[in-house]
Amino acid sequence: MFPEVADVFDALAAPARRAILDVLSERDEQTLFELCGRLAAEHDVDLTRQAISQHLGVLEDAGLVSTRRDGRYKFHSIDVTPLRGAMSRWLDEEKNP
Amino acid sequence: MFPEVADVFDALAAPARRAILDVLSERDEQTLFELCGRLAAEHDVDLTRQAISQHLGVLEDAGLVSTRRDGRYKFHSIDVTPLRGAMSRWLDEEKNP
DNA sequence: GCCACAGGCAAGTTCGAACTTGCATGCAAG
DNA sequence: CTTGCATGCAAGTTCGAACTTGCCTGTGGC
Repeated sequence: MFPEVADVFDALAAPARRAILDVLSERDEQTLFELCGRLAAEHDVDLTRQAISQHLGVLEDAGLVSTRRDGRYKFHSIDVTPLRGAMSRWLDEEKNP
Repeated sequence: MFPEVADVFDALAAPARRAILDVLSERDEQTLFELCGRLAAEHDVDLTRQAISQHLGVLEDAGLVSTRRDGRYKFHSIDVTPLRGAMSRWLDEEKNP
C-alpha cells in the first residue's frame, strides 16, 4: 500500500509532473485550478484540467504530493521525502577512502 | 551538447537502467557482457545484449555512465554527478525558518 | 429548490519508447 | 588471412502512458 521506489521514478519521468512539483515548491496548498493557471502562465504547460488532475494522481500515488480536502476545494502540497529514499541507493554509497 | 536535466529523468525512468546503475555502483569498469551476466543473475533482468546496449547508450547520453575504450572492449562506469544537479531543484530549497 | 463552480470517472486515440531480429564492423589470436 | 569474439547499426513490432472528450458527482451561494 505504500508507494514503491519505482513509482517515484515513474512520476518524475514526465516533464509536466516535474513542472507541477516546481510550482508546488514555490507555494504549498494550491488547488487544481490554481495549478493549471500557474503551469500555463509560467511553465509553458498547456494541458487540459483533466490531464493535470491525472498527473496529480500519479504524483500522489508516488507520495510526492499530499492533499487536504476542504469543502469543494482540494489543496495540494509537495513532499520531497520519497525523493531522498529513491536516490539514496546511489548517492549514499560515497567512496570514503 | 551537454546532457539536459530531462535526459537524466528519462534515463532513470526505466527499471532496467536503474538496475544497470546498481550493478555499476558495485563495481566500475565493466564490459557489456559482464553487465548482461550480472543483470540476469542478480537483478532478474532478462534482456538481449542489444537491449542492454541501447540502455547503456541512453545512460551515457544522460551523463550517468562514462565509457573507456580499450581494443575491442568498452568499459562502463557510473557517474552520479548529474543526479545531484537534477534533484537540487527540489532538495536544495529546504525550509530554514 | 436551483445554478455555478471545483473536481472525479471512464472510454477512446495516438504516439513513442522498449525490445527484438538480422546484419555489419572492428579487433585480436592463431 | 581467417576465425571468433565484443560491440554497433538499423528497421520493424508491440504495448502502454499521455492526452482528450464527454459526462457525472458533490459542494456552496442565492
